[in-house]
Amino acid sequence: MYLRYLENLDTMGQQTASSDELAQLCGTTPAQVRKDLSFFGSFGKRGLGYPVHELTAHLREILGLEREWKVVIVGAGKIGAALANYRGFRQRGFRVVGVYDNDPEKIGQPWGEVTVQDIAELPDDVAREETPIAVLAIPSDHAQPVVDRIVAAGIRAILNFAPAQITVPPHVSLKSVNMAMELEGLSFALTNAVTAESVG
Amino acid sequence: MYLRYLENLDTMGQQTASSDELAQLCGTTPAQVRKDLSFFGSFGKRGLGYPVHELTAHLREILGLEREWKVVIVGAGKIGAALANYRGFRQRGFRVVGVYDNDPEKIGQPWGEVTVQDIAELPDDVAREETPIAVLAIPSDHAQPVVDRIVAAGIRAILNFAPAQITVPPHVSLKSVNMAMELEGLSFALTNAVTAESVG
DNA sequence: CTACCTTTGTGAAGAATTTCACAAGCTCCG
DNA sequence: CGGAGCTTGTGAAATTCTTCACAAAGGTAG
Repeated sequence: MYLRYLENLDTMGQQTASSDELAQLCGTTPAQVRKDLSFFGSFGKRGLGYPVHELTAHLREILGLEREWKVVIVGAGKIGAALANYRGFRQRGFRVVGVYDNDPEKIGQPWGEVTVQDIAELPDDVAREETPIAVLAIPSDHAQPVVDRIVAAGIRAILNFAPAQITVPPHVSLKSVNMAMELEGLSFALTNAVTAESVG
Repeated sequence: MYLRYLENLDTMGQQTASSDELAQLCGTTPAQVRKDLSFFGSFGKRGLGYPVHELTAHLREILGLEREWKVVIVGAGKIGAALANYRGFRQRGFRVVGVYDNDPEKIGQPWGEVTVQDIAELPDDVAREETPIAVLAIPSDHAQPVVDRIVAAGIRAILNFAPAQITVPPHVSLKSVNMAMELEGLSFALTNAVTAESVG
């Protein structure tokens, strides 16, 4: 989050940013900003604040964003299509090197810069290209077996959009985005807001 | 999360579930499960565990999921298309009642059960139908002005897929899903894992 | 009915996180 | 150069979150 705002400030030409300013932008407190950043090192100058451009570079290095990451998309449905065309990925240094599905009608279709391939080819491709990250956009009932296959193929991190609980070995990183669950969080907030209103 | 697993257990016909069992499913601890659930009430039976079906109903009520929520999708791009067709929403009680865009070429196109409408019509529609939730799937540079307009129209909760920081008044709930940021989290995990390997 | 097994609900202890507060350091200005 | 004005970095305090541990309660078997 800090990186996102620092990049903004950087492109706007701002030289330095105080913990106060960053806190306001990020909706947190100055002390929190300083504690967070101090965990990784001492980047600021007293009396001045943090050097925007330099701190940006530091954070990018900390996050491992100085390199390009190869990504495969598993599942050529609607969500897969949206993700494959999502500019944000490329902009942030994630290059989609392949899209895979098991539907014969989809295999062979050109999708932007890549062509939908048979998922059976994924293991070889991942091994050859040393692709570490997979984005999972498949129906939830197929999720776990597919996960097992791509993990066996050498995938080391998975961004999961299937609304299913999946398990991975400890050496694999997993992040799940469950859109229905996000909406349910909003439902809870709305329901509680109504209650709060009726109470006070 | 508890709800998701309890629903699974319920459809599998399981009558009761202990905090131990739920903890294993959810990847947490029995004490955590009991503390979490006890926050909302005393649902379990000592010696037996929690009644699966009853607790499911309780949680759905707590989350405000006993009713149907109307949802509008703002932005008829790729992500909007994926979301409009996303079965998970309907399955979980969120009904997409409208899709809006400002691109004349998109307006009027039929999208599943609804037709893409001019975003200028959104305020009236939202006011008439009392639609509380909007899903935002538009480019980030247009995000804030559109947010201001739909908030003024009466939207009370926003699920934001634009990779931009947006601000809302306190009475509006906001959840942001930033896919690039999720990938950056994986990048950090991978970078650290490599470091950890090279260290130990 | 009683003894025993299981599991919840919850105060208390422990751990982690956040906030406070201030010394130390940098810049600017006269 | 020296004092005034900011801002960081960080121990310590405060708060929040998690885990522990056990009394209370339901079930079961005999």
